[in-house]
Amino acid sequence: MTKTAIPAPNYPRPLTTVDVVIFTALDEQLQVLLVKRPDGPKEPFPGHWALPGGFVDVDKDTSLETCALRKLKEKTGVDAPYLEQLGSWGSAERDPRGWSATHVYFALLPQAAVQLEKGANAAEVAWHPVIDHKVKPKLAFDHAEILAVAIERLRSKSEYSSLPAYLLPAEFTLPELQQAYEVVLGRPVDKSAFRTRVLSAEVVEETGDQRYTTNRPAALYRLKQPGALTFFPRTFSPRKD
Amino acid sequence: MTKTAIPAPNYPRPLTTVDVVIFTALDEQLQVLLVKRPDGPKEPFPGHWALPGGFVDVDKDTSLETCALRKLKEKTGVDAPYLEQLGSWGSAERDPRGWSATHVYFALLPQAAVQLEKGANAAEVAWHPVIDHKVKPKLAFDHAEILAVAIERLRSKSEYSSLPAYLLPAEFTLPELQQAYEVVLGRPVDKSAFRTRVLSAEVVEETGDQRYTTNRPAALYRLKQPGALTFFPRTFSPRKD
DNA sequence: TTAATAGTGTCTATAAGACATTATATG
DNA sequence: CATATAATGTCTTATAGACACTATTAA
Repeated sequence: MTKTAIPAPNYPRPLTTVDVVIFTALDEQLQVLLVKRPDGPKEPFPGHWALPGGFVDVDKDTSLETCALRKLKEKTGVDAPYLEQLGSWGSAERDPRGWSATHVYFALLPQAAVQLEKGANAAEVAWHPVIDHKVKPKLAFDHAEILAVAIERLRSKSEYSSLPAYLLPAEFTLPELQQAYEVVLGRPVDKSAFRTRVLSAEVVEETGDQRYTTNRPAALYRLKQPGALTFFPRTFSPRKD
Repeated sequence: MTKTAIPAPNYPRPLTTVDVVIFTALDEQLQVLLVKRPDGPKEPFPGHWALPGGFVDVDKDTSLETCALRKLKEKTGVDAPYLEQLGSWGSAERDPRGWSATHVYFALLPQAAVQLEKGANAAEVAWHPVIDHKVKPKLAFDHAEILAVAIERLRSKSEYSSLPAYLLPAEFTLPELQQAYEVVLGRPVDKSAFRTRVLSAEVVEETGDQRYTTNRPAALYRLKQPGALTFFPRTFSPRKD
């Protein structure tokens, strides 16, 4: 039961949902997690790919954010190191079941973190590469528009913040971090400028260890303030139009 | 009646509201429009000041944004030259009438635009100066927190965009625009740097007219793209901590 | 002619872009 | 020692900050 110290007016209420845009970097591409909508005559957009999400459960969810965290965990099995609200979309038309409003969050995950279940619903939950602000399949509801906004937010915020670091595991090298930026921004980034920028902003600190690969090893770093964003005083590349 | 091509599941639904944070610059201060909550035993926060807003009307409102525009017009009688979504807040606790989620927009208005009705509800709708990210009266619901986020968003966005221009009428002088920035940012801004920045970004164009006051007249400008935001390649003042 | 505000110019500081150079591991 | 990648250095460019200086109106 919902706590109602004061009775609520008896207006008809819109449907309330929460959706989560979950990004990762995989195979040097930005990818987004999608789920397949169930089939059935009474289902909206049966068989379509959609952002993971669903109705707010007023008994289980204490807030929109805990609801988003719940849905994130249900689909990925992990806690996202970064979650922020993207915005909300609501109208009479967006869901054939009636007036609905969705509260959208977006999350960044390191590649390694997620083990999508193989088996039962393997075909129902999958990463899809983001190409040109879009994903290949036609999405359910207004999710294509929401995804476009999420990608734009991720890109533009990556121009002046440490956001792409959350696509990496807790320890990473600077070349790895640079590549995360390049994947998100979709363009190469100058190594020297990148290093100066990141190091002088004191976003990261050395762990003391090194990552050994086939050639010269690279120093390992971690975020100084895990979960927090650092903002740079300038955008990455002053876009010249 | 709501259109229901497909029946909706019968979960209990949260209350859905829209609130609007309306800013203006008045008397060289940032001000926000507040409304007084009605008195009454069945009213939440009776007599408290609150952000203008209320329930989504699924019959009248086609979307969250049109709902926000409606509430804005109801309180101010004008169309805001700038409106953007701030975010949403929802939890079991924020409204004593039950689980509720509010979709919050924020708007900027020129000082001159608004004539709050004198008379009937004169005491019910009023501008309140923003001092130190707060407003004097204790606000209803979680509106103090929402207002703080709105102010922070306005401030930080003003560091790198043309946002404060929407606190001014369609035609304004550069000293007036500079003062709008100073009011929002709460600090003085260098005149020379300010002018170079604004003029080289081609945000504004001269109208050809001048504003005559007590001394040297100033050239009048207007926005080149009314309703749009221009972003600068750097933040206004690289904050040194 | 003075006061006040509008508008310009000069110099410095900061951080990014381009790109060459040096360093250090593996095989 | 060859190769590949990590890391640094040098030079240029863009734009903000500080602040002095000039311009134009009303009274």
